[in-house]
Amino acid sequence: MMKDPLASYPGYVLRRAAHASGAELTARLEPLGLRQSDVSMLILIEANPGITASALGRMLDIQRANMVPILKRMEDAELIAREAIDGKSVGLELTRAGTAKLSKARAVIDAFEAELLERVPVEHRNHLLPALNALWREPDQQG
Amino acid sequence: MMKDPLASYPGYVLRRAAHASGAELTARLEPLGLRQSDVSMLILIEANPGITASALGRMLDIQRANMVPILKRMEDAELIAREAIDGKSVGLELTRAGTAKLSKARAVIDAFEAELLERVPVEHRNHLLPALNALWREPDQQG
DNA sequence: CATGATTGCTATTGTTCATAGCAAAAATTA
DNA sequence: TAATTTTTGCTATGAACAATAGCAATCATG
Repeated sequence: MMKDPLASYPGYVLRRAAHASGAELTARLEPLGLRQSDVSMLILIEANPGITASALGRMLDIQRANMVPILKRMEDAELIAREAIDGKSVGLELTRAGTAKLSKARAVIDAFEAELLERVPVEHRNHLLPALNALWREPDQQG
Repeated sequence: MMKDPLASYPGYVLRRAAHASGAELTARLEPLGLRQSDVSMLILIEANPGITASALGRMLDIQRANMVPILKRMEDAELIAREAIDGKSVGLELTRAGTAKLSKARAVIDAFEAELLERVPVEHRNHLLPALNALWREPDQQG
């Protein structure tokens, strides 16, 4: 049996866990024609109707330049609509089809998240989310 | 303030945490001229001298095809050496320079991992690694 | 020995993410 | 108000990473 010293590195295990679970979620969303970033955007647009592309990008840590093709794809699929706020900014909203698609996606995601948590032994389960949130957000941003 | 319903999705938070910590580690390794995959390979080669490229790829979940350029880069940098095991397989080993480089990298990584854990509130800290390991490895592979 | 699996590789593609630059439109400041 | 700075949405581009298909040589198996 090979030695695997990497198993004790939180950073490495984090990487592997994220990759594994990400690949699985991507596969489950594929039949809906959505990617992970699509769904997170749909969720945030639904929760914040009229949000601008740049504000959305800031929440998701996606650069403005990289938002363009993603939003274009979702607009072409008629999942979102853009409405001018002023001469510069554009607000985003879900279309009816977008809302319907999101509810399907949410079912997939909810099931997935539940299964994910089930894999974690009960004694660790409730610690996962707060621990990860602490890793992600800078200490001063956590308030 | 924008609503962020994503903060309660373990899968999403996992993704963000992995991305954030990964970017930081990449930045810290950059002065050494190493990437994350380089270091994980160096660690595994040191722990398992003579390991083949394909076995290494299996441990790291990197396809054989994608191992080629990585190993070539590290061989060109004279961090690793290849030695024929038989007519087909090739064993990998660290060179002296590779061992020296790894010890520097390990210092960086150890500091990084320690800081990572420090960000996690103490009551959650010891749960992170086992929880993540449970997510990553399939239930039947955990024994 | 014949078949099948493994190894290391080439070639190619797709996705993601980062940077630089740009014009138009705010917002800020003097 | 006028001048300057910032923000927004975009184009273009390149690096890194990962996935697939295919191939010849070699090894393991029945």
